[in-house]
Amino acid sequence: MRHKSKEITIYDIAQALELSPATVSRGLQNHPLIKEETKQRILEKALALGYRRNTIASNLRTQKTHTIGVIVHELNSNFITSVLAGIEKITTQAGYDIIIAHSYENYTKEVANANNLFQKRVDGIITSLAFDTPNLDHYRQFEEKGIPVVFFDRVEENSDSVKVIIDNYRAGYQATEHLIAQGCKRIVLVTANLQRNVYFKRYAGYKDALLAHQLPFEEQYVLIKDLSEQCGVEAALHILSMNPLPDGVFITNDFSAAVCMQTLKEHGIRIPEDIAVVGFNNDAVCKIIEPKLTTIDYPGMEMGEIAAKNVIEQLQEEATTQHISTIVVRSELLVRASSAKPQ
Amino acid sequence: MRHKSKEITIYDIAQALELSPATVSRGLQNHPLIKEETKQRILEKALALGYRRNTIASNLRTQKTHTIGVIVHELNSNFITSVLAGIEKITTQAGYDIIIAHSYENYTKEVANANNLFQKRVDGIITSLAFDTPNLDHYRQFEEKGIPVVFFDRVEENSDSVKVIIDNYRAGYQATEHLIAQGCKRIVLVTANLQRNVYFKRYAGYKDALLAHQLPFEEQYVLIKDLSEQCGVEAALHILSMNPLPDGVFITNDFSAAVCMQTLKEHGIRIPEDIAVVGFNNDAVCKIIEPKLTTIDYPGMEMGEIAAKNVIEQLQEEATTQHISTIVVRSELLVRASSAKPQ
DNA sequence: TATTTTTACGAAAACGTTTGCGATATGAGA
DNA sequence: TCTCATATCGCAAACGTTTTCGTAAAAATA
Repeated sequence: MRHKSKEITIYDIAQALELSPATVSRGLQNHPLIKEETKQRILEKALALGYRRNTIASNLRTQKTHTIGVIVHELNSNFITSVLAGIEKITTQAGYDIIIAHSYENYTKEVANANNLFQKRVDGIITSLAFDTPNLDHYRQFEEKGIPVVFFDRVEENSDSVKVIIDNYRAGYQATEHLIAQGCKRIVLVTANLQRNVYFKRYAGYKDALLAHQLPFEEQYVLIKDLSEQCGVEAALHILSMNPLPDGVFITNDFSAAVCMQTLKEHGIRIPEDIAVVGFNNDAVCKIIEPKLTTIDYPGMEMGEIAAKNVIEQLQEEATTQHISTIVVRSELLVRASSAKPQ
Repeated sequence: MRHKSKEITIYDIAQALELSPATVSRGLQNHPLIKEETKQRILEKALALGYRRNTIASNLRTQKTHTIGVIVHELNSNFITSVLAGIEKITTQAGYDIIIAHSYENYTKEVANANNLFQKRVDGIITSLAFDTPNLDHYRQFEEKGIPVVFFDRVEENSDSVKVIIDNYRAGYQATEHLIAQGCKRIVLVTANLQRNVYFKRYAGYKDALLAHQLPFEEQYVLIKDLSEQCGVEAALHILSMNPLPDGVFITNDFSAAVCMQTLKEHGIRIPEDIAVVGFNNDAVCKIIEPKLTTIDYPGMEMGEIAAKNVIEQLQEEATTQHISTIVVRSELLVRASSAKPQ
């Protein structure tokens, strides 16, 4: 049934044209040393014979794959898909392919993915750390071989690799200050493991904003969760159990925030009148949940583009020049109904 | 700064052990012809020297990449990520890698992705068609080379490739019948291009359910949109302009349905009292929107597993046996508040 | 002991491309 | 006519692995 037709090579083209494979090879890559007319003949014959370049053989010879690996901690998010779109835009422009690997927020899978991409001999790596990734050892292998690694969003501070991030401290500060401006006095922060630096920064911004406005910082107002769906419910129940009741919540994840709001509402809390809520990421749910969710928006597409540009830059430079180590992308507070308290 | 250490090969191991590269190669792949003790020595030396197998050379020699390509029409959806998880589970079990390609619901990109994966010489393909993909020509190249292609979810009916789908007709019928059972008499269907067979099937189910229950089928109640965010708003406005007002809506996409509900509510429509709503996919938004959205649920993970198993089966069979051409996975109606009319 | 079988390994070709270097032909300049 | 650039192209090695076939030694059999 299936007919496996013979794969045709540059030898076949060479033979048909009474040329050498070397000339055919050069002709196909538009080498200036080949006569224009010969090139034409080669191209035509290649098309006629249904030739397809054997990337594997080419990769073996050149020791390059023209592929860059992307490791993401999740896929089901507007932010990540925007980043991927940005990466793809730049890489295809530069003639590189991408391989997307998904860690499912799982350190073990992230390591497996890194090893896999290393095996596949990608020319570069763009990655965002999983939730529980404790160290960067699995990226060391790339650096040892001179393969550029660029981190985005979820990064490790004390690493001298290139990082593309937002100012999480500022975002946390802004969100908190906004709640304060709405008249909130008791603001709960729901966030994740402070080891992961994005969360620590947001925490620090939250803390400093409180102090700057003469509000007390209380440990019991900081809830460390996993930002899952369940987490939203738990956070809400926790908040409901507090006395006095908080009047503002800053949850560093939109989906969790939405679930939390829902649970609060089910228990008779009015949002934003009783409790104002701010999320993080500007996910699609922000506009679905009622009231619509105030959040921190940041440009995924742009971050992807910057990361990709940086990798390709490193790839094209022969010299090992000094590189920018951290690129901070602007982020902004998007005020919606969930935090707009009546004055 | 970056030190590119010399890549070590089986020759280096062979030399160090005074063996031939052939023996080392066999030893590394645990070939039964090699003495156990020799294998051990090879493994140890490989580890000591920091050997990593050159997949590219191996691929060139074996003419296999042990990689299967996955083309998806979107990433930002629970369904798709579940499918990917299912595919990954099976493929890694079988020792295959996957390359995820994203078509962004764009035919041109889908073609580019297919060509790319063809270039990369993947051993198999799992794919779901983009919104506007008019034909399957870009998959013909795989079939010509005997590379298995499996379609899932968005498939083309009149193709003899393997397809993993749900019974969209039944789903459409069920959803409509449910609305009828709730007392709806004027049910609007919001769906997408009927050329894409999933949408046609749902449409057919909707139509037949109406007729089976002695309700009139009216063309004006069928709204063909693109199931985007904007589409939800448009559908709502259209519905509001109708006279008499419809009392039920079946939108074949959860996110659009959520936006539509929102717009309807903003115009004073009560859901489900005035209009009952049913979506499709069981996305995360179903539980965020208020009231929670009745929808059709189907098992992405399982579909991914089945698709992957099928590809691998085809890969491992030497003989070109006859294959199952269509696998239908169960789907079910999930009733939530958005459609529960008070009796 | 002679012969066959088994066990363990090696030689070398093959996968298809790229590329440094050499070779040939053509025309210009002396 | 001879020399020397210049323009085109071919030779052959290299990339690192896998695998067919062959061989030598050891073990088993006659």
